[in-house]
Amino acid sequence: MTAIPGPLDATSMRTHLCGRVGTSDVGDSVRVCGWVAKRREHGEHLAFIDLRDHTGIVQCVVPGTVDVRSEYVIAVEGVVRPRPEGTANPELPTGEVELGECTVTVLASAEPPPFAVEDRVDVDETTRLRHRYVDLRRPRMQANLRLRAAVNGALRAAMDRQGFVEVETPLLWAPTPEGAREFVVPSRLHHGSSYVLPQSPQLAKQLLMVAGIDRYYQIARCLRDEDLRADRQFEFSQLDVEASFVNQDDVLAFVSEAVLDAAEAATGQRPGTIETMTWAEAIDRFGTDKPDLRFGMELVDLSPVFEGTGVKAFGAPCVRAIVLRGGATLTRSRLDTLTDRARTLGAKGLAWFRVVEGDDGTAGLDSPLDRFLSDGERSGLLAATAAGPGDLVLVVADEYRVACSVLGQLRVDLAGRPVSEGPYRYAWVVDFPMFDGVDASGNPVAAHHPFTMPHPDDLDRLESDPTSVRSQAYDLVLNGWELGSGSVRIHRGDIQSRVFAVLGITDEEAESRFGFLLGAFRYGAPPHAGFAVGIDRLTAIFAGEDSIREVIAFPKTQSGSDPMTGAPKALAPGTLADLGLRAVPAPARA
RNA sequence: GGACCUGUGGUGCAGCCUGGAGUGCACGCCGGCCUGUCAAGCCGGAGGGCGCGGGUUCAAAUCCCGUCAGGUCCGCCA
Repeated sequence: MTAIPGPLDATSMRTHLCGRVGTSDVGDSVRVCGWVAKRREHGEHLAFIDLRDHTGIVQCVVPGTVDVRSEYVIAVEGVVRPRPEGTANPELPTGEVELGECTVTVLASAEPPPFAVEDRVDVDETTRLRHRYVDLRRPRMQANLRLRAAVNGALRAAMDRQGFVEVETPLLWAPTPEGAREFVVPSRLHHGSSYVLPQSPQLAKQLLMVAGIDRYYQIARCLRDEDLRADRQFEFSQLDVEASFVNQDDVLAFVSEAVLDAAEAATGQRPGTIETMTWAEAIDRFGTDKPDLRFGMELVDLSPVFEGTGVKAFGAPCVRAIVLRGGATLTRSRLDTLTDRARTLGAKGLAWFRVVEGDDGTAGLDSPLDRFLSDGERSGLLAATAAGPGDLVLVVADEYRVACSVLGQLRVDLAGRPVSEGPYRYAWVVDFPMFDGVDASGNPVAAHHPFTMPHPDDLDRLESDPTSVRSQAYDLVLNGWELGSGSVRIHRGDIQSRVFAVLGITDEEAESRFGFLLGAFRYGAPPHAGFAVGIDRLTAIFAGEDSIREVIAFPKTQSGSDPMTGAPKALAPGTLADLGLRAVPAPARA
C-alpha cells in the first residue's frame, strides 16, 4: 500500500501517526492521537497504554495511573525513547521504541465496544454490521478499505494514461426492462412515473461514443435488485470502459493494462500475462465460462467409450467425467451427497467408479454400475481418464451443456480452493455465443445484451442458425470468479434490426425501450466496444477475502437489510403522499 | 420460490444426538493488589435462562412443529 508521506502525518493535533514512530524519532517530543487499544496498569507508579490509529500501535508509558478505558479517544504527549534492554516487542513494528513520561488528554470517552477491535476475534456478521464503525477500526478492515482505494487509484491512473476521459453518468435513469431487475425511484413531480437506478451505465456510455468522447471510463456504481451472494451486492462498483474506433483486441489491451496495474499496486507483483481461451474451449475443458485455472482436473470425454452402450444410465448424447485423485476413499454417504448435489445442479444422476487394484495387479472398478459395463467400456474408461488405483471417477451422462456444467461445478466443489488464494490465474474468455437458449416464446435469448456485435464469420447464419452464432463478447476471469465482461457493440442500424428481429423484439418495442439510443445512432455512431471490471471482486481477491462484503464499507446482508441503519424502512405517510404512492400491507403469512 | 448450516451472559465456544435445577471454558466488563508489561499477572465480583412462538413430557437449551435473523448454495444476476 502507498504510505502517506511523513509530513502529511502531522496535524494541528498531532505530530506523528502511531504506527510511524520509530528509532529515528528517538529523543523527540511527540504528540499522537488515537484509540486506546490496551491498558496495562502496574500499580500507582507505572501504566502502559497501547495507542492505535490506522497506521498501527505505539506503546505509551505513563509514570502513574491513568483514567482511560478501551477505545477512549486520547491524545498522548511523550518523548520517544528506546525500550529498556530486553523489553522490545518484535511483534510490533514500533516495538523497538516507546513514548516515555507521557501525559494523557482524553478527547472522548467510550463505552466498552460490542466486540474487541482486533483481527483475531471472529465476530458474528450481524453484530459486525450493526456496529460497522467499530468493525472498520480493525486492522484487517482498515487494510481492505485502503487496498480498495489503491486499486481504484491504479485503475484511474492507467485509464488516464491511456487517454481515457472520466465522465459521470446519471443515477436516475429510464426503465429499460430486460436483464437485471431495477431499483425504482418514484417521481415526485410526475406521479405514477419513475426513474430507475442503472444496473450499469451501458446505454449512457454508448451515447458518449456517439457524442465523440472517443475514450470513456468511470468508476461507476451499478445497482441490481437481485438476490445477494458472497460475490454479489445490490450496489457494486465497476471500472466502466468504452472506446471508439477500436476492435476487441484494443479493448482487451486497455483493460489488461489497467487490471495488471491494479494487481501490481495491490500485491506488489505484476502478473505476467493474461491468457486467452474461447468460450467453447472453457466449457469443454472446465465445464464453465469462468474456469479456475489454478488446478487441473479437466473434464474427460467418455462419449466414444460409451457409444451404443447397453448401460441405460449412459444412453445420452454426451458422457463426460472428472477424476478425483485419491477420491476412492470417499464414503458412500459422501458419494450420495455428491449425487444429490449433481441433481441440484440439473443432472439426472451421477455415476461414480472407485478405481481399485485387482487381485492380478491390474486396475478394476468398484461401482454399482460396474457389472453392467463391458470389458471394453471398463478399459476404455480407465484409459480415457488415466485413473489409477485410489482414484475416483465421476461420470455425468446428459446433454452436452448439462454434463459439462454439472461436472464443472463438481470439479470446483471437490478440488476448489478459496478464490483469494494464490496464485492469481487470469483468463480472457472470448467468442461467447450470441444467444443462450430460448425464452418461453421460443425466441433466442441474448447471452450478453442485444447491442452485442455478432462475430463477423457467423453473421450470415444469424437468421438461419442463430444458436450457432458467436458474438464479439468476452469475459475476464480470475481464479474462477467472473471479474467483468464486455463486447464490441453494434453501431449499424441494419445489423441491429436483424438482431432485434431474431430476439423477437418488434420495431415498436425496440423504439419504446431503446428509442433514444437507436435515435442517437441515426446521427452517426462510431464503431465502438467496451468493458466493465468488477472492482469489489477484484479487490476482495487481492485482499485475501472470499466475500466482497469484506471490502465494502457498509454492505447489506443476504436479505438486503442493513443492521446498522435498519434499512429498508417504511416511509412516513407524508412521504408516500408526496410521491403519489400508497403502501399496500404485506400479504399475511400462513 | 427452494435446500442446507448456525442462533446459549458483552464476544467466542462447549452442553443438544442419549431430556433431569443454566452447568462449564476462554476473552471482555466492574472492584482490589501490583514499578516493565505487551493476549500482563494475582485475588474477588457482576452479568444469561439458552432467537421467538407453539407442542410432547412429571420435567425441554436438549425432542417435534412453526417462525424470525445471519451465512453458504440452487433459481435469479441481459
